Amino acid sequence: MNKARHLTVATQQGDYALERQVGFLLREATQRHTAIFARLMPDEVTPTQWAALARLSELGPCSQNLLGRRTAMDAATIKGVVDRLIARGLAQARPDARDQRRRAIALTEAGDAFVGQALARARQITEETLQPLDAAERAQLLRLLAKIK
Amino acid sequence: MNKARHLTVATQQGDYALERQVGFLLREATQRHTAIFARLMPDEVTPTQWAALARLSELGPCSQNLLGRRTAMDAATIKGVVDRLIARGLAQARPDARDQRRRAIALTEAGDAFVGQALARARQITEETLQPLDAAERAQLLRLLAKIK
DNA sequence: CGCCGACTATTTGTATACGAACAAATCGCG
DNA sequence: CGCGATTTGTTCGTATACAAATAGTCGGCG
Repeated sequence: MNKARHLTVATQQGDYALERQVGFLLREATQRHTAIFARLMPDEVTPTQWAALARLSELGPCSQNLLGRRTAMDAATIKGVVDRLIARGLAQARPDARDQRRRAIALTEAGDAFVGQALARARQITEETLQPLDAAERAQLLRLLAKIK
Repeated sequence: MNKARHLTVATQQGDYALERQVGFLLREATQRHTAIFARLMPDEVTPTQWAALARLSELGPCSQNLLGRRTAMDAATIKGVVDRLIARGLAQARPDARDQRRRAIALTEAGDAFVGQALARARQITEETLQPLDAAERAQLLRLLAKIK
């Protein structure tokens, strides 16, 4: 009975193979990348936290929500990330004098130093993640991901 | 002073552009896919829950940990997913007579019916996610993601 | 047979993610 | 100027994810 049902379902599923669906492959690729990140990035900084730090370094001080938009995080997510960066002493927040709704976020000196030192690791992480691909494939992958983002 | 520091950091960052890093692009692509999924999949089933349901349908009843391995989830994650599927009445668990460590997971009738009905949606979700790409690009993307997974 | 290593499941803690609801401040348009 | 729409930030609830610690069970090997 289980066998019969199994065959029926398999027939219904037809060409739908989970392991060839883009969503499933995205999740697997992200998992491998996250594992590489955890192994190579010092001080337990996560990929999301690193995105916020790198952007803060590029942008200089900016409002919390703007930082979120520039790092593809919604308001609720960026709040948690920023709060944890502050708790680690890598970022600081102060009220914006011109707009009292805003929370102005900036790197601390320690945060600035950390970014400078972690950039080499970040490049290693990207390199190791893309290691199975040759140069042309790497460029292709980045191009295609950018197209569907 | 901020300006001076900003320029210095930008120089240090050199060719490191966050938006061209594979990890950041993976996160953005996953975000868009997840949003499409939430819009098209009925009954608030999440991508992860769908992975478990589709695999259960393929495999027939199996142990919780095996289901986790086949869906790229660790033991802690698959437990939560299965518990929520059970709470919704889509899956059921019983002890395995042969191996008392195991929790045998199976689809309920409602779960089986759901998979049959949701397959069309799953195909739409993949189609819409890949919509910006032509056929050759789609094949390329899946191939490259499988290589770095 | 008995024991040890491996497997299975659970629990706890931390960190994303996002929708929804909310309050405060600002902006824009009449 | 004033009020409604928008922006900003916070909080709550739900759902992945994974490491680490724990406990029960199984299997094989001496």
